[in-house]
Amino acid sequence: APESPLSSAEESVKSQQEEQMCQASIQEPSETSESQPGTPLPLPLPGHAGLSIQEMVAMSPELDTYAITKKVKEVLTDNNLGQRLFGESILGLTQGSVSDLLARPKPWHKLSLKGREPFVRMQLWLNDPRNVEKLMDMKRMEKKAYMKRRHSSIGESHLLESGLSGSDLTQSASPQNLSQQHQQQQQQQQQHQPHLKKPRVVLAPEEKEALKRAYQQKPYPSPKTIEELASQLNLKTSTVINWFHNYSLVRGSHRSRIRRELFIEEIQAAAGEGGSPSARPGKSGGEGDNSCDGTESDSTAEGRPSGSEERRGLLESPNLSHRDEEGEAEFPSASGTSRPRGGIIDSLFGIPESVSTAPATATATPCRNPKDSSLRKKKAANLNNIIHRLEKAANRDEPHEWEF
DNA sequence: TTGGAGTCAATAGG
DNA sequence: CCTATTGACTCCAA
Repeated sequence: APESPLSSAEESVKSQQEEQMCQASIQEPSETSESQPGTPLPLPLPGHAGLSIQEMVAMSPELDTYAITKKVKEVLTDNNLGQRLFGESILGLTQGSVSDLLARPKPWHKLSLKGREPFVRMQLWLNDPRNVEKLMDMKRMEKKAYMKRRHSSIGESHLLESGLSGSDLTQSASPQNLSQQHQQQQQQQQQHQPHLKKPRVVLAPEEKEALKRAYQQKPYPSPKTIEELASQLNLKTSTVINWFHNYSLVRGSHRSRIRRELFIEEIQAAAGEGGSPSARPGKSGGEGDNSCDGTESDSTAEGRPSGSEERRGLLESPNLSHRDEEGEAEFPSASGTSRPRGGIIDSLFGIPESVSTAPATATATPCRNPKDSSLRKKKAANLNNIIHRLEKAANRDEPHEWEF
């Protein structure tokens, strides 16, 4: 019985989120800060058979997060859509989060259920080209509202007519400003001190260097060590703790991705015109990051990117000519046997003219991107693929703990 | 408690 | 305006 008790009906009862610091700002004409108990974000596809986003995430097949973000970035830039608008209206995330997500997506199998949600949303959003139009309309409305506010100094909250340029999106008319479901109101104040907002700590480069050095010695320092570090650097203990958390866990887990970026640059440069890869321009002396964990092996990457890429060329989806299938190799168990393919989910995720998601099932799309820079793209695709393999191989981020 | 994951939101650059 | 970075915080699971 494949029953899954993952239905934790959690509803954080955010007691009250007082926003007392607002000093009578004349802004905020209509703030419709209602929070729908249900799904705050409108799912891109209207008819999900009543499936909540969470259910969809749970049922989702493996998604190629890298391909998805790539496509999203492409679409956003092509249409001049910003991360903020996209994040807030489609993903329910802030701009910073979106940036991070798009810049260094984690592979599907490394994501928790929660972490997969944004990717499912993105995939869903990509599935329907009309969503782009909707977002653009939303953008126009925002701009319009902004202009209006700017002209009439007194924010007159007029009815939000939607008589914009010709296009009207049938449903989902309201410019819903989706409320963050679980805002992290970090107001640990017990009093009503109007503004005790502590300034953001900004670590000096030397401090970071020192911390990195310490991290190299001890990725998981003991409380005592932390204390010492804090006093030595004249930082708060909590700051040091946070730094280690952020560096070793959150950011640290992305090291391989950062490395990949470097590789991409180098390799593409090399492939671009046989140019000399040159050495890493960065400060070589600094001991900081690149504490490479070896396993980089397989330097065949620089091999001729020519052939070798035929095996799936024809299975590509039309508009994503350069996606690199990965993910499966590392996680054969997931899709190995018991994935019930077919059905509503597949119909939702498997729409051809979007980022393909099915690894092996490969929606037979005899597509052929006929023209232009396909060669170059192909080359790039190959490189990316290689890079991914390398990363995969080197991705063993085993927490080496050479304690002393 | 502690580590991990996911985010937020301030801020630095463009 | 927009995007990238990152210290701090929340939620969870072991």
